[in-house]
Amino acid sequence: MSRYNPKEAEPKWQARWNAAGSFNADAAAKDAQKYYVLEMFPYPSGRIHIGHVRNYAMGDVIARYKKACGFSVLHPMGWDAFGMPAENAAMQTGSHPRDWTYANIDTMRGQLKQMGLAIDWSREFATSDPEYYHHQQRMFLEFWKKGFAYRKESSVNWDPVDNTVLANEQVIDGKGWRSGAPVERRKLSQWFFNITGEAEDLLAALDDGRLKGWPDNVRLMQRNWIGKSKGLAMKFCFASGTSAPKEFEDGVEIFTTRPDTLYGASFLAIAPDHPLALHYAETDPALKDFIAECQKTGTSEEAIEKADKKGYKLPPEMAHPFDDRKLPLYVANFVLMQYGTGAIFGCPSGDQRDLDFARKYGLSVPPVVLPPEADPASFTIEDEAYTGPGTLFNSGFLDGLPTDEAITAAIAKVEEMGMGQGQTQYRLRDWGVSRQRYWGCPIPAIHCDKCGIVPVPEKDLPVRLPDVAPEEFTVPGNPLDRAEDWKNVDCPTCGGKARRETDTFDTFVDSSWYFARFAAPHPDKPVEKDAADYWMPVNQYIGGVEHAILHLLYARYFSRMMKACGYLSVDEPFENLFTQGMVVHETYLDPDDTKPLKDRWLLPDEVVLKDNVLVQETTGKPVIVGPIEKMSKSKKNVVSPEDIAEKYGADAARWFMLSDSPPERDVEWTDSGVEGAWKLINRIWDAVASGNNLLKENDLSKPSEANDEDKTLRQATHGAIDGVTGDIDHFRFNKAIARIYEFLNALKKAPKASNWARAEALSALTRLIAPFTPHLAEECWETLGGDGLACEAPWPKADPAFLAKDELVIGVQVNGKRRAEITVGANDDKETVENAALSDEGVQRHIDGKTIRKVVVVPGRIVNIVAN
RNA sequence: GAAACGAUAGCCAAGCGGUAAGGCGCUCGACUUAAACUCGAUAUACGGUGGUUCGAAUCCACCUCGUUUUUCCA
Repeated sequence: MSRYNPKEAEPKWQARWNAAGSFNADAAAKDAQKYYVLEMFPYPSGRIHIGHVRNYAMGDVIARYKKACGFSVLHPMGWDAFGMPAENAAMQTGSHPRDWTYANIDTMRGQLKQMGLAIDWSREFATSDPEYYHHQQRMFLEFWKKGFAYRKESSVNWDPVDNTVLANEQVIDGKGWRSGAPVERRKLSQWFFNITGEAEDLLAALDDGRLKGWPDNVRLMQRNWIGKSKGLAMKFCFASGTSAPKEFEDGVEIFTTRPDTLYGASFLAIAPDHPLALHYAETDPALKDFIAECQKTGTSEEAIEKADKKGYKLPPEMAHPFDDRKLPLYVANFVLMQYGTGAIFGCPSGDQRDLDFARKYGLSVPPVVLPPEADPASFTIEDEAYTGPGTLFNSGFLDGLPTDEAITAAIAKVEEMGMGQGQTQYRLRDWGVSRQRYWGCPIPAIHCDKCGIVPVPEKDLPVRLPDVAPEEFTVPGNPLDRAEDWKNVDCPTCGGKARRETDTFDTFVDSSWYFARFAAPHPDKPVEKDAADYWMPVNQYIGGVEHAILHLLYARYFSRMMKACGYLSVDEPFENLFTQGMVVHETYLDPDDTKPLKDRWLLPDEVVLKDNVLVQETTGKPVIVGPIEKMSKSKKNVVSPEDIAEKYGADAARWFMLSDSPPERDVEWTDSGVEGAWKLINRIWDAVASGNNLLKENDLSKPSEANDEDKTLRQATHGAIDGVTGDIDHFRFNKAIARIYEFLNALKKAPKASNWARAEALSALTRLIAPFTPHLAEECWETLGGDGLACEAPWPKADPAFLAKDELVIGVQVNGKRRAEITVGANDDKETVENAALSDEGVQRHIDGKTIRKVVVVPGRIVNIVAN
């Protein structure tokens, strides 16, 4: 028998698809229903890794399957090409970010094409193309005009040695990654998008059916992220006898979600950057030091949450609104200026952070919420706050009310007293889009001393990145700040001297609308409305769960802004979302521990199995097998798709990536796995090779059954069609593949089937494997004598007549333990099944001498007899 | 610290309230001069503790471990 030769077959079919324009979306029938499938576009990091193969193979299965089902399919590809790694590479290797990025794109495009993906390459673009970012700048000017974009101050990580802004990932243990200097928080004036203005609709769409095609866990994560809470905003007045600063004599406004616990208040706390704290710091050096100390905590949520609770007591005391207690006022490091009003009241019995704080500073801990069934006389709080619901006590007019009623009553009382009002609050903050970096889309704004900040006139767009020397990137800071020729311009309003904005956009902006741009390849406007209306929304979006919150939320918001400006007609860009798992691999470590750890990781290629022990190929020494981890360059546990394709072909790599694990879970790359895929490809090829020209010689539209084996084979064929179709529809690729294995076994067990039944089976098999192993399918299709290309062939249809079973075997339990099996008809009623079970010998033995209490009959499943 | 997800044999997994599938590997056997391929056979498993139920891998609670995200990586 001839072996299948992917090295010849794969390039051959890729060239034919290309020549036929098989995946060109323009050529698709416009009267057909459209289907837009999109995988999250890649960052051009250098080379395609096997995780990309898995991601794009999934989208490719969907694209090819939908095409076979008669849809007009759009499946494009582009590059998320701006970002920090290009600048890091420039620092290390001296290559310009632009050269590095576009060279990477060229490499990766070639690698992707080698995988045989059904992609419309005519629509390809990179976000770093001026043609793309030109339109991003145009839209920004409109958003600015409409008030979606505005400027305000916010904190960044500042490296005081390198004098540069650091990303969170560049801060390691609170220190700058290059300088090692402790990082400080610094305030900068930056651009923001008003995403909180859409918070209500972004939240509503999660539940009103607009996102019913999204996984529940992603919707839940977004809901938590938006974090809507209803509460009370109220003023605490300064206590009588306390001197308050003049501009603050109104009091301190706090926000709380638990106004029911107001009687449990034992202190007030404000954020370190609260105006009142800053006011006192002007005359109090110790407070100034304390605030500076707080600024040393990083800007990440985790850093703030994990930091020790610390406070600094301010001179004034605050008056409790309901009784005559006086409460101390602190500046506290765990209160955030961005959330609520930047001030809280502390109720130690009802909040763990407040309790930790109260214990540290010796403040009282009055319990006010009594848990269900607790004794009010003995209930006290020790080291754990009680945050659950209960009944109010020690709480004046709230005594005896359950938590929810007490919240309403407390808000009503405060409103009646004129001291505050009920308020809705979000955890979501506005989206800061300014980045102090070179390799991003320039923000089209000009700073003029006279006119303030003015937009770049549309006729002057795009604002292109200036060409700076590669050496510029070895110096800390933003090269745009030093590009004097580029930076210094005349003010478009008054003509006087002015400066360009030197910040660029967050790369999340670039990835918030690329899917709409794909609808029409290269119009001289952000999107072609007719094309966008035809293709949007994306019917199936596929990507990693790591994008569940930020990218997906930003893209949803951006679509709303674009709709408001008339670019799009949809507000939700992604109808269905699938989040796939990662590809992981064992790690290998050189046992020589005199070398630094980072130099001891070994590539899988350097490790061989010898006498059942994994050894380093060059030295023969055993290696330490480390944990199975996400593939990463630093741990070297990577495999190159090119090598795999070279050895086994792209089809084997695609097949293995989809066969082993459910797509939403992580999959471990193993050599035996891809070898298994290679074996399977050859088994299919063997099965088909004997069917030379069967399709030319048999008319499949005229069913024919010559012998008994035909019926069995036809049941297997139609069962496989039905199963694989359902599995692809539900993203169960691993199960679809398991069914193809079963089908292949069934085919082998029917050597006497007639040519007609074999033709039907092989034709179905070829079309079922086509989305997974498209090159092999073409080769099979050609051998069988099928019409045209396999990728243009229609999807097979299952005949329901072959799917029903007439009898089945079910288990019989006695007291929950399985004791026998009986064969029953598929349509037998409960009584018949019950009688059959009770009369079974094995069952009789176990119920002998006992009284039958109950018989549970689950049709088609099981019978359980309860007896004692 | 918080949120989300996960844990079934040596490994990967199906099952998602009703008989613990399948694949890889191991071992043995058949085929072969031998090996590879192929075919056949055997063994081993529901992370822990409680609860709900006639019946729990499946539902609930708590715990342990792992992964991802945490507003400037993409």
